[in-house]
Amino acid sequence: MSYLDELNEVQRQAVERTEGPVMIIAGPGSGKTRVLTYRIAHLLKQGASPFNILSLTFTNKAAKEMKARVEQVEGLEARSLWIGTFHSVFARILRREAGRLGYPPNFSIYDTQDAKNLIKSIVKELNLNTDYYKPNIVYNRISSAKNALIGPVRYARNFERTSNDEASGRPRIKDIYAEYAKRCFMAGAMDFDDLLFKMYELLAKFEDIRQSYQDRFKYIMIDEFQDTNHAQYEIVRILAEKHKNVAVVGDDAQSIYAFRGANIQNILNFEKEYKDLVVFKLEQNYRSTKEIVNLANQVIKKNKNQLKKSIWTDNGIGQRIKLLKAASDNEEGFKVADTIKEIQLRKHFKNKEFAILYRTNAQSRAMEDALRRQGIPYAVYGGTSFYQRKEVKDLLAYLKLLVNPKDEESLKRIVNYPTRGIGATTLQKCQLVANQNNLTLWEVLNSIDTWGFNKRVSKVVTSFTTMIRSFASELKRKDAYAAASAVAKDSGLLGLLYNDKSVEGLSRFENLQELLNSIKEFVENDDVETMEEESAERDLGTYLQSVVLMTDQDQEKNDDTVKLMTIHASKGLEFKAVFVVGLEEELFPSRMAMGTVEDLEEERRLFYVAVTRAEDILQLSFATTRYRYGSLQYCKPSRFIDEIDATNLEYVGLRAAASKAATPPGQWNSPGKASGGAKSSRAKMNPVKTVAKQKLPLREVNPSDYTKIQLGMKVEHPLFGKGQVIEIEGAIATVEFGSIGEKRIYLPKGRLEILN
DNA sequence: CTAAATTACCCTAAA
DNA sequence: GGTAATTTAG
Repeated sequence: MSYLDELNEVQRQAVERTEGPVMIIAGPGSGKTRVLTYRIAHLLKQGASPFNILSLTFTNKAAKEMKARVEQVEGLEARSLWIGTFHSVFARILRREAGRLGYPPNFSIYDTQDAKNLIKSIVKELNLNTDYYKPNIVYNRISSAKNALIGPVRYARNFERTSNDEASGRPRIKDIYAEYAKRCFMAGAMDFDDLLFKMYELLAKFEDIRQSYQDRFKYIMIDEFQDTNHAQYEIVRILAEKHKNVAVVGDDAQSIYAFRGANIQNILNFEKEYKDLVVFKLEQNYRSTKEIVNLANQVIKKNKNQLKKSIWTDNGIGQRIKLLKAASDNEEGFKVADTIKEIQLRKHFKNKEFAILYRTNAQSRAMEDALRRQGIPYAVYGGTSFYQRKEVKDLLAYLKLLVNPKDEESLKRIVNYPTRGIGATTLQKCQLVANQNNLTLWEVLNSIDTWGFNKRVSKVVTSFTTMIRSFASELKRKDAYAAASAVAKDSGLLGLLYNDKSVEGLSRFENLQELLNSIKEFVENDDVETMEEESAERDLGTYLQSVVLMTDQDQEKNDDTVKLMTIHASKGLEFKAVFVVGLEEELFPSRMAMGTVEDLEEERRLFYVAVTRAEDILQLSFATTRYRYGSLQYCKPSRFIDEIDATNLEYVGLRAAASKAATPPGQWNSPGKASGGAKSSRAKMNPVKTVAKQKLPLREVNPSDYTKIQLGMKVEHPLFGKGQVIEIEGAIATVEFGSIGEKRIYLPKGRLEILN
């Protein structure tokens, strides 16, 4: 049977229309991955060379899967296909052509944290008010400019941007931007936005490079086109200029990345750009039940700005969608966990067929606790992922420094870790010297004797630079894994963590081992897709670049576990049973996104994405109280719940739960209910603390005393009563109190009494 | 300069 | 609730 027979009429047309510009508007679950995959297969079948095909996907994992599926179609050769995310494909191209832009081929990639750290130090060096020039805000301004292809020079001349900055009391952002760009360049580093910006520059500035990639990419495919920003749009436009064989796939209703510059206008511009554009609409949903599709359509209908389309399905009606009310975030977790157990008993779903989706990463905790208690295996995607952990970033910083010694942020991160006597003041002085002489920090450290530092400083700095240089020469002799292990050991990093016997220290040690293993795997596994026709590069530089560009879905979690992730991270995935939790005002929709109609509509599209992940079972839930930033808050149910026709929902955990007597919409937000007014945690917390100090008979304990508190001890707390110590991390003990569950107790406060 | 203790601050999503 | 920044003691 031909692969074409596995497609419906519209899908098949979209696959067969390989020449000329094509736009595929694809509703959720309409088989767009299949279309993209078979489109590539079809091209190859017709004799196109894989070398001429570029396909940009949303995640690296999706790219890998597409490649594998193409290969399954009658044994097609997909090795030299260029499939990957915008960022990873462009990083690869930039690596080759870096020299043209004055960058080293082993340029570093700054992640958000690196970038913000650099901005923070620039703000300090420029003596600006740190209350106004917060790294986050400045970073976002710069990022937004880059996504609009506006460099520092144009920024300073751009009236709209500068007057905006002035109005918000930050007139000097343009100066910070200029210095930031300069410092990144000197450090041989690009941030995430640079990978697009510099790619654009490369194509715009150099005729020969533009020609060669235009010739090469005869066929271009873009997935999730609604989430591309201006820079990405322009790059694609240039690349496709010659052959104009560009197919974009997207769904305006699923555009959820405006916050990082995505521009739905791109879809409209695209129609204007290519007069002979052929548009296909995939409206049949193969994923979900009628109940779910119906609900999704109701949700998205509330948005004013959207293209016309009607999603429908031939699937069965399915179960009614449940709405659960919980008294707290913890109860919400327990009820979700209970429901999972119950569904598993009834329907024999596997763990991996469940997903819990939330708006913010912080919400995972309550869910994790509940799942752990029910003994349900789970895996959390995204959030503070493995590669963002401190100990992992530390070792990576050493390695980045070896590959690119100019990398300022990596250098600053590890120059005194483990501590070797190069303190803050010394470093500040060196930074000053560097700025005044237009040198990098590394260059100053290397010539430390010439800048008039005292003997002690000279000595420790020299021994540091000698060490790094010896690591670097080791790297030339050994493979990446051997060199990395040597660095971990000889830098003292591994030893530092090894000597830390706390639970946390142990896990940090294990994390480093795991990182080393992943490098080993990378080095040995030459089977991993490389998008290279020439011999695969398995060096440390490639590894380091691939690590920062990993997407949330890229971590391999193929085991049978319930998946926990943000809705953003769930994009493109599907599950038999989906729980969308935390449907509360100010959480979902987010407090930050309730200002403008545009923001609110994006939140609603996010909700649309969430519900359309479900195949069979969908449960929505909200809690009436929730801990946020450490203090209790009262929550109102989300407006999105009110927007759903009540007859479509089955209420759980409510008095009106008797199902048929559905509570009419509006009742949730009726006046007189507990107001969602966020209590200022500070105003609330401070008095409580004072009172506690006066009223409670707290036993004062000195440090030597609190160290007596051991794992497993029975203890008593003046507020929480009797309990048992189940974990100790440094000065913090986790105690299980029968009445209220686990609490983390700061031991030096001396509130725990040991019971015999 | 280091390490521990204490306080301040963050509030969204992510390549 | 968690981490970064700052303060304090050595």
